[in-house]
Amino acid sequence: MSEILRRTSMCGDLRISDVNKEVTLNGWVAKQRNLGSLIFIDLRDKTGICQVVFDDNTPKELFELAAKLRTEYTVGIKGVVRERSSKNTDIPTGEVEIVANKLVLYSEAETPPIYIKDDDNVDEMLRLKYRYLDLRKTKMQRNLTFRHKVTTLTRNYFDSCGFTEVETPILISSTPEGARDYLVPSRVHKGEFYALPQSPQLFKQLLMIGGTDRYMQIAKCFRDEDLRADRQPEFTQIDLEMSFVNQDMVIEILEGYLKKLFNDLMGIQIQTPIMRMTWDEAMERYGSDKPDLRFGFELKKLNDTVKNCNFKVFTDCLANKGDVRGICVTGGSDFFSRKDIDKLTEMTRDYGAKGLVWIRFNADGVTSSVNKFFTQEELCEIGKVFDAKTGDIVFIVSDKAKVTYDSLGFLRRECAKRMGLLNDKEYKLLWVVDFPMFEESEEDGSLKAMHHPFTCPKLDQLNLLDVDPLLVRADAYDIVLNGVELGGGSVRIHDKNIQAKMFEILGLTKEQCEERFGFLIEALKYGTPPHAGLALGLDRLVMLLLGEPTIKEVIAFPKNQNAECLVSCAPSVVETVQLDELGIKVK
RNA sequence: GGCCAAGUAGUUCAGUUGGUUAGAAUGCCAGCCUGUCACGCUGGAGGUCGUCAGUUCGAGCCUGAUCUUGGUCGCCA
Repeated sequence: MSEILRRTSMCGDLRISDVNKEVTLNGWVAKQRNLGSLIFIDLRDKTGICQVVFDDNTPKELFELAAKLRTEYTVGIKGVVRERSSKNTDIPTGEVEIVANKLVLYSEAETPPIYIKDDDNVDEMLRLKYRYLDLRKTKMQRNLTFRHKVTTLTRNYFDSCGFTEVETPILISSTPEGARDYLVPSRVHKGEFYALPQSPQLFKQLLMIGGTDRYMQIAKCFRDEDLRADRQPEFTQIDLEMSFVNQDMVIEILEGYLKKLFNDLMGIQIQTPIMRMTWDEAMERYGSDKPDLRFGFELKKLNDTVKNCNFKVFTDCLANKGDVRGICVTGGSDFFSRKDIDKLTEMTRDYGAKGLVWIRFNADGVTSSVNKFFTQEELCEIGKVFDAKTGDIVFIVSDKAKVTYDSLGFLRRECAKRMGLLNDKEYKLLWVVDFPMFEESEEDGSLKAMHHPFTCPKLDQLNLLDVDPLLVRADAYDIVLNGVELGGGSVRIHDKNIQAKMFEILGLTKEQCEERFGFLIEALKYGTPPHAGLALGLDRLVMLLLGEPTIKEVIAFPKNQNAECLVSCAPSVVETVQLDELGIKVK
């Protein structure tokens, strides 16, 4: 076995002030540049890269060993820091180099299947398969370190606010509402299953009843649903719950947290209180419950403007209680070609829009895709609603309200993206509040909880629950950053009668309630503090702060789109013996 | 489950109208080289063009099916 050198410094930390110090480094060979009787090695560890030199003053044996080094060999190097004769301004350590006087080769390496440099542009499947090599990249180590700093700050902040971190169980009982559960078979109780938690929701409420008062947890959560760039089946939440508080008190605590987070880790001062907007206003102005406020293009309702027009698509839609809405993309007429518009039209189909009407406001006049049906005056009238100027383009969708919101909400984001208006160094935070308590299920029209069934409806609207539950708003709130839902929470029901009422409206029978949530309903009987809480998506938060395009870049070992771990090959088939023990038969 | 895109050397890609032995860069191997830092120079190795079927005298290229990967819609209380 080779001797292991005791490290004195990290590669990325060396500076001009370290000159003449003897240092010992351990790391990987990132690059070897052999000039004959002069050899340079770029040595990498998680902090960065520094240059090591072997020259004609190097002992022959040591020089010959250095000549044998190849990419990704692991080595220990002892040497003296020297100011470089020719500096490299591209890296932080570029003013100095190490003149080696000792070199220990710990292990050799085969040629790696992927490049280990930040701008590699390698196929993601390969990156995930060889994640342990991918993680050697300075950028990946920076991301993991940053994530660690976020969790450390999080624990410290909430500790200072009187929160207690409590671990809630991972093996819990399944509740079929909401996302699909990951199930774990029980060996002791054959034919029965645990579920992995989609969130610690019920347990944190029980903690409040149990007197924990202020709880937090960096909690792993699991949802067996399809993946997206910002969605993994296994993800982490910063989970909070507080007793004897209302919505404003939760928001206040979280704003203090965000203020500290942005200040300490990003050097950015955010204004508090953070802007709040009701869900209804967010939908009406942005067509989204998580609007990106970095740009305009707000939605406007055109029902009154077009109610007497000759375009049957619009008037029929209005007659069927639909809406006509539009957005004005400032400068969009100059920017988007006919071909672009065709593409945008096609993309809005995904959101249910059957067509997209456009009106260009050009220097040489106003023209539109519906010229036949509208006079110039009518088109200008629509332009006035948006205060449209020369060079702008208006897009209009007519359909039921949800389709106009979804398609135009998408369109305003897509236009902003294409026009390069999304600055990932700009952070626009927003609270969306007063969410509807219920929404109608697309399949059967039944009611389901928009947030979850433990969310407290506005207490002055309880009488509406029987009249028109869709009108009832809840004390539920989401924190939104640049169009991404960072987290959400609510005031919880602490009255067993209201909780029973909610289950009833959701169509759960007494037996179902008893079976799934009986323990919660019973717990509510014994003196429940008013409580409220919130959960933040840690992965999304770190992704946004680092300006990464997907959460895979901030998770050490993420799953691919098919929910597989390409490193460990999970999921995998198991031995028949294991299945027999669990009482499971597989065809 | 639907839609879109991609699949050619270890890696990233090019490949014209279907036409000789499929190219480049980088990486890798060998030799030379004292200030490189994307080191340089010389030489070399490296390919089931995702898979299968079809059209054709002839397919990396055209057609169909299929597999894989990414994005997205549905889904995500």
